[in-house]
Amino acid sequence: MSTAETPVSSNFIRTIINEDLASGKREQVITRFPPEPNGYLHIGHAKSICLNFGLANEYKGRCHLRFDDTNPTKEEDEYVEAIKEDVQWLGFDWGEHLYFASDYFDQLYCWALELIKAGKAYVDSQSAEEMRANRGTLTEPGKNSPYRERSVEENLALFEKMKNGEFPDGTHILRAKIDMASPNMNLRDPAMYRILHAHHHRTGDKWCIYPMYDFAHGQEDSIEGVTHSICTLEFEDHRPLYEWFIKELEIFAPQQIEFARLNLSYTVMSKRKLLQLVNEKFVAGWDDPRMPTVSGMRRRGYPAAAIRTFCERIGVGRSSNWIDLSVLEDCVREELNETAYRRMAVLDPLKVTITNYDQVEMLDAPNHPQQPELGSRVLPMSNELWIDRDDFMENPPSPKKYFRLGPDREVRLRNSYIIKCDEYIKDENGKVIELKCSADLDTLGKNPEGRKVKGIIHWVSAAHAVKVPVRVYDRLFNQENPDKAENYLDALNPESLTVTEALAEPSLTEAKPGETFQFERVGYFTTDNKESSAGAPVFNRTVTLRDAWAKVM
RNA sequence: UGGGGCGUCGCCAAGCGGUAAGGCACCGGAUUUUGAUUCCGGCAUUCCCAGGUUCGAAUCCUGGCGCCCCAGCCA
Repeated sequence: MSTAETPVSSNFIRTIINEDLASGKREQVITRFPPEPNGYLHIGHAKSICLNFGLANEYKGRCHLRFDDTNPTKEEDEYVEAIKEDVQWLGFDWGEHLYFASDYFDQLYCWALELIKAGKAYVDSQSAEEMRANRGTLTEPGKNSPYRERSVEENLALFEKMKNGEFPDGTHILRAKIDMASPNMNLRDPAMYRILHAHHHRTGDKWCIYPMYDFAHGQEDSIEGVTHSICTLEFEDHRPLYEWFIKELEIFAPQQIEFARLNLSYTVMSKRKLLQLVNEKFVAGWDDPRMPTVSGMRRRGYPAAAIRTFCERIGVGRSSNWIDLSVLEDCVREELNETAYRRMAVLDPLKVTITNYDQVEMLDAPNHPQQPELGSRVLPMSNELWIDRDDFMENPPSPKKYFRLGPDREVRLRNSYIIKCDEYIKDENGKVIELKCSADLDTLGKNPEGRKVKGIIHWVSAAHAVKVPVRVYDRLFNQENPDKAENYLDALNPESLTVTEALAEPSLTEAKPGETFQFERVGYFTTDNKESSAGAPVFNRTVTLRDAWAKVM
């Protein structure tokens, strides 16, 4: 089973399970994660996966992966493969328990027959429009269908013909006979089977009638012996129907439990919209590193452990929530801070000449400031360097709060010497193009008494620097409104996937696909798994470092 | 006066009659060759509102108010 560690906080589902176990209502815990293979998994699904698999692990039960493929018009094999990969990557294992709703089509058909024979289901021949008109409204009851009282024989015959493909789509439909006046819309004779002459990704053309979610899901759970069927809040009104089928069919009764789905600020979570982004080429694919999909986050460099921590941290409740992206990003930083090697890379280079230093030294720099056991790398130092343009200011707005380089200011070159800016050179447009600095040769690896420089900047030796392709973007979606990703199409800046070049220390050429480094003072960067094989690896910015400097400005 | 659900700090979230956990965010301050990390400290006399029961209520009762979901032959 999963190695995923789940630090436990209490939530209402655990309470229910504990009571079920204590009262003897259940002897074990069997859950399931039941995606429809009609798209890639996103961070919202991750919450459900962590919940279902996490609970199963915790109670030494099991969690099934079941594809709810009851609507052939939307489902594809590509999606089932992608979903399996994502669930595994997140650290979970369904073992032998991989199922498909389509495996139960025969059984479901038999159950439909059973209900027809019991007078609990009938074939309706109204059009979709008529059905809608007769369903009533939220405040008015519906009207019985004129076909509602057909005989069992007639229903059996019609349903048989539906199954045999004798009718075109939409001409007939199998409905449960419940109550057209029910205040719960789901109980107003809900559809059980519809005619769909469509090719199914697994059953091919064997069927031309397919069960509806409501007639399938509870029975699927029942067949598999699922004890706790955890779904999102919008299915709450379906529970009476879920239970109705189970009761009429007299089969094992799982318990449906609903929880609030995840809403993440700055993030589009609608599958319909994500599909549109992919189809209309606003993004490079479902795994585009800007996408809030599990595969997008993986490619971007979010560790699976960080996503698990996130899912545990946000909790599980029944009130609608809007989680701030900073919670996710903090989980990512927490994980990466521990594991990522430190490297230096300059994004926007400004030339620095050290006037009193005429040599090349191979310095030794630790891979991690707090973990010496992670070793060190060789860092070449010479008299011509690149530093980031951000690290020099001719006239800092608030000099007392500014720690970096400026005229006559001193700064520590990370892992190297303290230097002082003696002179700066501008081009004809007034743009600073070079700094002349002097190094204090007595400051390598130490701070001579009394010398304390607050500013520490990153740098790279010009002669030794390697060019590293990088993509820098801060948010999955960069729109202004954190709560609503309404302008999600406009918000995706096409430029945001543009590869630019950073100048980096030579040790970075050894970066392997999927490896993450902290570019000191800049953020975490992960080599793109997809674009690393050919040529130089492309680095995606995973997440930024916390940086108080921005606020000083 | 259709039905179902939910309301505890800016955002999540514990709590289930005994006197408001924790995380994120934010604000201090210490250490630091990353303005990072780490570390200390601050951050709800109050739990949507109003009544009531009780020695005692976020927790129980009554009445309001607010928000979410449902009228697919989608899931």
